Amino acid sequence: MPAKKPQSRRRGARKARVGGREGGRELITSHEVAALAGVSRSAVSRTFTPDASVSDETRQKVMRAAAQLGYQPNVIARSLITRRSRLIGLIMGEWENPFYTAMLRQFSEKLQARDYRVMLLAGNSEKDVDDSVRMLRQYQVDGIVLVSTTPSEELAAECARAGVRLVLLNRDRQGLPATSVVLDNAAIGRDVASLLLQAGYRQFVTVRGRTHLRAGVERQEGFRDAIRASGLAEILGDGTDLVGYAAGREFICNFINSGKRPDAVVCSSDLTAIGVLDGLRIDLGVNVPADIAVVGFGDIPAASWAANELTTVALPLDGMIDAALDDMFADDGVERPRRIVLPGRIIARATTRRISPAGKMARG
Amino acid sequence: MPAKKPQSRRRGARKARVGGREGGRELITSHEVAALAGVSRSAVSRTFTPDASVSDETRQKVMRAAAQLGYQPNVIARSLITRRSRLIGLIMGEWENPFYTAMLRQFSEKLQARDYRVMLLAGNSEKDVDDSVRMLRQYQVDGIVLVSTTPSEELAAECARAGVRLVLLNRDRQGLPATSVVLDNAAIGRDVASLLLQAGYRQFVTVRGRTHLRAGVERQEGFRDAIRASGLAEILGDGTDLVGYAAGREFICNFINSGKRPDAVVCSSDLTAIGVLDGLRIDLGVNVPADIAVVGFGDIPAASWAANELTTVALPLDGMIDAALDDMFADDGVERPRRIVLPGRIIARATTRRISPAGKMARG
DNA sequence: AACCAAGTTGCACACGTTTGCAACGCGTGG
DNA sequence: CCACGCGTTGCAAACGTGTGCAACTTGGTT
Repeated sequence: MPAKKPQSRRRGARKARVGGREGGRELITSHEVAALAGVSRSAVSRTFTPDASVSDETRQKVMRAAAQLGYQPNVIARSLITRRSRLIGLIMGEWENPFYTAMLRQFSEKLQARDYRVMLLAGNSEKDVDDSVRMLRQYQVDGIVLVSTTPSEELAAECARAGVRLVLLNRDRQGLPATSVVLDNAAIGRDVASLLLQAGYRQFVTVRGRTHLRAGVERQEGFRDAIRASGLAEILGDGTDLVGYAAGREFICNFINSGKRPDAVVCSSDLTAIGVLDGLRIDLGVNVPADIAVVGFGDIPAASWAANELTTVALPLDGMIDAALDDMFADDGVERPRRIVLPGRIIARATTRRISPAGKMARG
Repeated sequence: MPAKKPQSRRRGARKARVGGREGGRELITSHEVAALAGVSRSAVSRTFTPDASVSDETRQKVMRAAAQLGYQPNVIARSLITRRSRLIGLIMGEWENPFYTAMLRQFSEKLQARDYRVMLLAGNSEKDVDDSVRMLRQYQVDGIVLVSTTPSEELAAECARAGVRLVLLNRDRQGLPATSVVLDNAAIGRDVASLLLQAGYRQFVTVRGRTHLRAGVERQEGFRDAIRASGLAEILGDGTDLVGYAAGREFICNFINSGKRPDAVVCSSDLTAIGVLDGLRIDLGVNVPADIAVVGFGDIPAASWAANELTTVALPLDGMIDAALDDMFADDGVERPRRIVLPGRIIARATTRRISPAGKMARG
C-alpha cells in the first residue's frame, strides 16, 4: 500500500520538551480516543458537544474509549476555535472587608453554576487594575467583574470595542461603557437619619472611607438632607479616609477627647463601626446606645456577634450578584452605560435605642 | 501574476459568528501587526518572547505597530502550543474562616508576582473537589493548590501522572502524591497546654471543628499528652464538629449549664473561640480570664479587637504560602509525597491570665 | 576575492479542537 | 427502480500562536 494518506498529525516524534522538569506529561487527545473507538476525531468532538449529530452507537463507543483513557477535552484548544473561553475575570479591590470576600465566594459559586470559570486577580490602584484588565484580555476572558474598583476610561472603551463586558460592583463612574450595580445610597442615608432622629439622637458624626467614592458621598448627602429637612439635629463632624477597625477606634477616641459631644456615629463600614464601638465602650467608657448610638454598613458576620449587636444596613448580596451576572450574560440589546440600583435594608440591633412604640415623631 | 502563494490563512471571509450577540468582536492578531510592521508573524512572536533572536530595528517596528493596533498576544493560543498555561488552579474548601480568605488573597498576589494566574473554584465535599480538579485539568492548569480540602486518591494519581503538581494547605493525607504544607500541630498543642498549666488552669475543655481532620487530632493529642505528663490537670470534655461563632457560643452555654466546671476552653479556631468568649461573658456572666480562660487558633483580625483580646496561636501565613509556591515551581528532583511542616506561635493576650513572673512551675 | 561565523528572518508545521460541507447509507414513497 | 430526504460520518480548513530549520545578510578574517 503506497503512502496515500498524509497522516500529518504524527505524535511522539517530537523534540524533547523544553521546560526542564517534565513528569512525562503525556496528553491524551481526541485523536487517541478516536483511534481506540475506531471513529474519526469529529465523532469524538461531537460526542462531547451537547446537541450534535451523533448516533447512539458511536457515542457509546466514544464514551467507553474516553473513560478507558481518562480523556478530558482540552478547553484551551476548544476556546481557541469557538472564540469563547467561558472564563470571567474577577478583579478584587477590597480584601479587608469581609463583605467583599463573601461576595467573592458567591461569585465563584454562581459562575460555576452557570458553567463559567473565574480568573481571580487582586488590584488596588487604578494602574494595577488596568494591568489586570489587560492580562485578562490576553486570556480571552468573556467578561470582567470589578468588585470595588474601576479601570481607566480608555481601557474600558477598548473592552467594549472587543465585546468584553464590564460589570462594576459598588462603584460607578460617569460614562464608562460598563454596567454598574450599586445601592440606592441616598435612600439609605435618609433611612438611617430617620431611624436615628426617631430614636431621639441629635448630634451626629459621620465616618467615611475613601473620600472620593460616589457611594459614600451619595449616602452622606441623603443623610444630610434628611437631617436638614427635620430641622432638629446637627452634624458635628465628618471623619474621612478611615478604613478598618483600628482607624475607627482611634478616630472616635481623638474626636471625643477633643471635647466634642456627639450622640450618634454613622459609619461607612461595619469594621470601622465596630472600631468606634470598642473605642467608645472600652477606651472611653461610654454607654452605647444610651449615650451614643453607632450605625455600621454591610452587615458582616461580626455585626451580629453578642458583643457588638451592631445596628447596620444589610446589602442584598444575592440580588447584587444575580443582577450583575444576569446583565453580563444577557443578550438583550440594552445599550451599555447601564446602572442597576438596589435597595439596602436597616437591621436595627442594640447599638441604637429602640424607637418608642408611640411611633413616628412629628417632623419639623 | 498567477495564484502562487496559497495564502491560506485568509481572514474575514468567515461565516457569521454563532454566539448570537456579537459586539463586533474583532480580534487583532500577530498577523495584522506583522502586516502593518512589514515583517513576518515570526518576528512579532519573537518580539514578545523574552530572549528570542530579533534585531532592535524589527523589534521597534513591531512594538510600534502593536501599540498602534492595541495588540495583545493571545495567551490561549500560546499555551496551546507551549503546553504551559501559566494558570494555577485554587480550590477553596473553607470560606467562613477569615484566615482562609486572607490566604486566598496572598495566593493571588504572590502568584501574580510570579507571573502566574489563578483560576478560583469553590469546592466543599470531596465530590465537588474532584469535579473541580477535573475542570481545572480541562483548562490545562500547570498546578493545583487545595486550601483545606483533598481530592480522591485516583484523581490525585492522575494529576501526578499528567505532571500537574498538587499542593495541599493545612491538610494532608497518607500516600497522596502531593505536597502538603502543615503546622507542627502536636507542638502547638503542647505549647498551649504549657501556657495554660503555668497560668494555673487545671480543668480543660477542648472544642474542635470537623472531627476527622488530622490537624485537629494531632493538636489535641499534643495537648492531651502534655496535660497527662504534668499530672496536674484533667480534661472535662471535648466538643466536636463545631465550626463558627454561633456553634461555639451555643456549645459553651450548654456545657456550663449542664453543671460542668471547666476553667479553660481551648478552641480550634478563633471564630469558635470568640463565640465561646461571648457565651461566657455575655450569656453566662463569667469573668474571663479570671475564672475561665479561652484560647483560639488562627489569629484573625477580630482576635485582636479590644472587645476580645483573644489569646490565640498565629499561623505563619506568609511562610506557608511561600513554601507552597516554592515547592510547586521547584524543579528539584524531590520525590513527591512531601510534607513541609511549619511552627505556630502563641500570642498571649487577655483571655488567659498572665503567667506569674516567678517563671515555670515544676512539673509532676 | 573567498570564506566563515554570527546574527536575523521567514517558511511551514505543529498544538488540540470545532464545524461547514459533501458524501454516504438507508428506508420510503412514487 | 429511481428519487428523495434524513440522519451520520469523515475530511479538511480553520483558530492564533511558537519554533526548528534553512536561507539570507553582514562583517570580519585570511
